[in-house]
Amino acid sequence: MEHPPNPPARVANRPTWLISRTFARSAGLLAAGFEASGRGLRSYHYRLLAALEEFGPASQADLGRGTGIDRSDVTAALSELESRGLVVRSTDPKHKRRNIVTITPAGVAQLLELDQVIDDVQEQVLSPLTEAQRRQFITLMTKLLADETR
Amino acid sequence: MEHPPNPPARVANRPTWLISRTFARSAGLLAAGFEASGRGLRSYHYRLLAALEEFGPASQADLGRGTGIDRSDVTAALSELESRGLVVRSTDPKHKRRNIVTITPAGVAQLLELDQVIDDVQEQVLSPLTEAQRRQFITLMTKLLADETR
DNA sequence: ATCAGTTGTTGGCACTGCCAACATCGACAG
DNA sequence: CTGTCGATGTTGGCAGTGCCAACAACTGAT
Repeated sequence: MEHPPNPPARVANRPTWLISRTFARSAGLLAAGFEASGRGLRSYHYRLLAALEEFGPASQADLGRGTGIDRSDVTAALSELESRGLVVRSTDPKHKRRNIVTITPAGVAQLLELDQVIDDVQEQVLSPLTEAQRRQFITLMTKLLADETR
Repeated sequence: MEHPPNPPARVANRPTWLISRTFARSAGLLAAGFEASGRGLRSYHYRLLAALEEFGPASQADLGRGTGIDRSDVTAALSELESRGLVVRSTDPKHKRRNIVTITPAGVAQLLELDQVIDDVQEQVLSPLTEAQRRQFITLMTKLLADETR
């Protein structure tokens, strides 16, 4: 089997390197999971479907704000979801410049399927840790991210 | 100030999401640090300089293997380093198809400067954690990554 | 001499993140 | 009523990292 690279010590010993390798592992497994589910969906799609399912119909601008996805990318991803029948877009009668995006029953079904895929990935990513270590890991990341003024 | 997005619960509660946000924070700070250092260098450049400084002159193929950087990206990044006088490339007399890459004194100096920048980023990324929590965080990521057969 | 593998280069793609420019619409001030 | 500003959605593009294929040149084994 292929031997993973052994980076120089000054790289390997940096927390930012460990974070980037952890992310690469996680992202790789997610990408593989999305691909295996066979609908050509990816992270952006999932995040948008999840937001629509949880918060209800929303404008594209609100979707972008709520998910942190750039509104030009929201437009592109929604076009793909719409072409697959997973969302519908309609013009807001109260605001002709605004689209209201709604998840479809097929979109909800797809979302539940992806939930399973993503749950499996959580397990794969965290499998080297005990339950207590997993909670600790989550607590530490939450603390790292909590300071939003930085 | 701008309010960060609040993703739907099914996203926010997944460890892979926390890992991706932690990485985004870390990568953003690194990018800002590299840019502030003003030499147009980035992660690939640093990794290559670090490998050359630690392991000595190496072929491009060996550099790619050692750092995990695709050999086509090694070629591109070395061209940029060479144009800035930070490395030199010469043909291996024993193997005409192989380049031997060597870091220059200017490259070593640049590497030390970048070490400072990257050390500052470690501090910024980890500042919400206590010393004990930092050690724990590193231990957990190391454990997550240790199983290379996955 | 031939073949397989290695090395380095070129060109390209995918994904995520990001930005500018533009047209259209709505709200508001004058 | 008109002009201006901000919001919305779209289009086109870029950056960085990661990855791949195809190719030419070289090496080593047969």
